[in-house]
Amino acid sequence: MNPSKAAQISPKTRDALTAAQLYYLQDLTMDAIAHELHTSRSSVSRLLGHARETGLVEIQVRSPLDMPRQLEGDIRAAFGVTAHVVPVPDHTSDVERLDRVALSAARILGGFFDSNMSMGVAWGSTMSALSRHLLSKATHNSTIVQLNGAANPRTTGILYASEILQRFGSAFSATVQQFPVPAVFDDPATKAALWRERSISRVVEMQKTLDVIVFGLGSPFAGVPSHVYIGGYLDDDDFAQLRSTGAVGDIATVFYREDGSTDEIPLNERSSGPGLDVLRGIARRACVVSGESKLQSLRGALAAGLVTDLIVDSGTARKILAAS
Amino acid sequence: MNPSKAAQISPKTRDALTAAQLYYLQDLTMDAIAHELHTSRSSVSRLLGHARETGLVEIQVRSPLDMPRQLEGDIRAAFGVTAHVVPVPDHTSDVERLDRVALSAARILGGFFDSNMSMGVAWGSTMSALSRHLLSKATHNSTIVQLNGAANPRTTGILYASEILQRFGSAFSATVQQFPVPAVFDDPATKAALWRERSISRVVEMQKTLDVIVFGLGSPFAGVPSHVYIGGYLDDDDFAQLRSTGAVGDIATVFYREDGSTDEIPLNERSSGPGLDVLRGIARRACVVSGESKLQSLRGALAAGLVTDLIVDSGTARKILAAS
DNA sequence: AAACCCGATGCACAAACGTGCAAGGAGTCG
DNA sequence: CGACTCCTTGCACGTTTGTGCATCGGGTTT
Repeated sequence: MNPSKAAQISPKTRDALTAAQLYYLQDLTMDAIAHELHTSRSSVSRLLGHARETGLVEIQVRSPLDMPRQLEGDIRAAFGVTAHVVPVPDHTSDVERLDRVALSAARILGGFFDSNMSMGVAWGSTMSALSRHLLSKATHNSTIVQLNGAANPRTTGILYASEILQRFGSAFSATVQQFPVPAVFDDPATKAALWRERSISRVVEMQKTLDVIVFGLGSPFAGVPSHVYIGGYLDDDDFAQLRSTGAVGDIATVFYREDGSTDEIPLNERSSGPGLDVLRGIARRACVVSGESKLQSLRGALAAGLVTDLIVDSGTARKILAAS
Repeated sequence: MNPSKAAQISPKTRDALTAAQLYYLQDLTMDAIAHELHTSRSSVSRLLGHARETGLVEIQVRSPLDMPRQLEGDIRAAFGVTAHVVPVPDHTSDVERLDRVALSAARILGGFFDSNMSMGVAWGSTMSALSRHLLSKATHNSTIVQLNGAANPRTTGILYASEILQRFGSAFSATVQQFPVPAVFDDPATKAALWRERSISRVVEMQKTLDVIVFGLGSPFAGVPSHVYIGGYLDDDDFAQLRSTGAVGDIATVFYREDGSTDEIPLNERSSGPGLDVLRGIARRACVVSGESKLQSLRGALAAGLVTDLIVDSGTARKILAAS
């Protein structure tokens, strides 16, 4: 539209940037900044909020090098993954615990993704919470790819999953690649047929060359069933079958046992999620977990080597260590 | 002392770290944190202050990639140096301007220095202000080296210069290398003799292999004379000589002209500062300038190619561009 | 053991801050 | 041109935060 190139910077962003400099780098009060910018203090407050949300300001908490945090070091020693332990008091409710972990995860994620990269994202209650807390960080030529289908016998699931996807997309100003298939097929032959369709196979191929994936864990048989298990994605027979094969958890509707094995879990043939060996081919695999009910599932995911970066609440972190 | 290795983390630091996580990464109020940590809210406030000062928390303000700040881009284009422009309103007093630039410079400096590096620092009013604002950042096997002597006919200057040096040293937990010689020798032969002393030549050699240097600029003939010119470092004859040779500024008591040349400035033979060609051999050379009185001096330093990173207030940045 | 110093604590108050709300544009549609 | 929405602004209020001060406990000196 505009032939000039420099005009792309909105005056709002410009002000937010100066305000952030003055506030965070020079320790001026908002009042003083308001005066310098010829506006009201409250506008400065909002400007700064905007600056934080859009990633103009980046706040990192780094443990001094000689003091890697205890739990995180222990987890690396025990499981060989990089852990980010989110401190949460023990008596916290599961809902708040999930939210606090998701909030921290969202901030950490910013460091994992950049221009020219592609990120696979799953869906579920964890991912939903996470997506709500994303800070935006402008990238170019990057893509967000849906990992598994979200349709079920009742709904197409598109609204739910795409809401999550979209939030990722706009946070990183990346293009979004939907995956409009059922979460779990009734008939494996249908899946095979669909996978031969070019529109679908294109996405399947993209999934194999991702740079990062982010996912929560499913835990079909734990106290609070995760979203997959209450939306009608699986019927009673499926459940019975899962239980009898010893499955304890899933990532993007692909199931595994506590020892990490996946052989002879027939449901996986019908699942729309990427096979676990595909996952293992991806460089960075960030797993977000909160709450005791996911313990068994987490144990399986770690045993299966599906995780490179673990973001977890302190209570669960302690428990997974205690059991090893 | 203690055979255990993990005991080096003080409980204070540990708390500060958790508090910082909760405050900056989870947006809890200090009240809530105080409750979780079983202490008072005011302690949390102090804990967070401690966390910021000791570098547990790092706050960066980054302009979005597609919008490098205007002035900074212009300066790079005109002079080929990386600029950090510190926004300061035009009507600010010189004292406050200096302090705000020094504050920002101190924060930026953290990114320039790390373990296994050595940093040369000058002294003067700019460096003094800067040193007072340093945030600490733990490093190992690193050294701070004094660039030029501080003694003059009246005092040994050791207290003044070493105060600055010490602050750098403790901020980075680096060893400090003093340089106990006069700023300017009366007799060049004395300098030559002293430079042959091993205790002194050791430091002179260190100066040649620095990774970073930080310095302000002197401006002998501008409105507010910099510290060098009021402490008796130079006598009237020296001044007259400088003026007649056309010198407009100095870095660590080594003088240059507005066009960047240094030939035939006899005073430099007697100066304790490193020759400008030694400076140019150092990879990163951060120059901190504030205020109009340093304009001519800055022009010379840029012309002489002595600067790789320039930290400057917005007013001066604009003026140096206008004149080019 | 008394005297002393030093750092940490909580209190109380003032300063600084976030946000719901109503008012004021700027742009759009009929 | 008026009616509409959508975004921005400043105000006012309650909340959150920084800090001087008095206090306290542990360690050192005399």
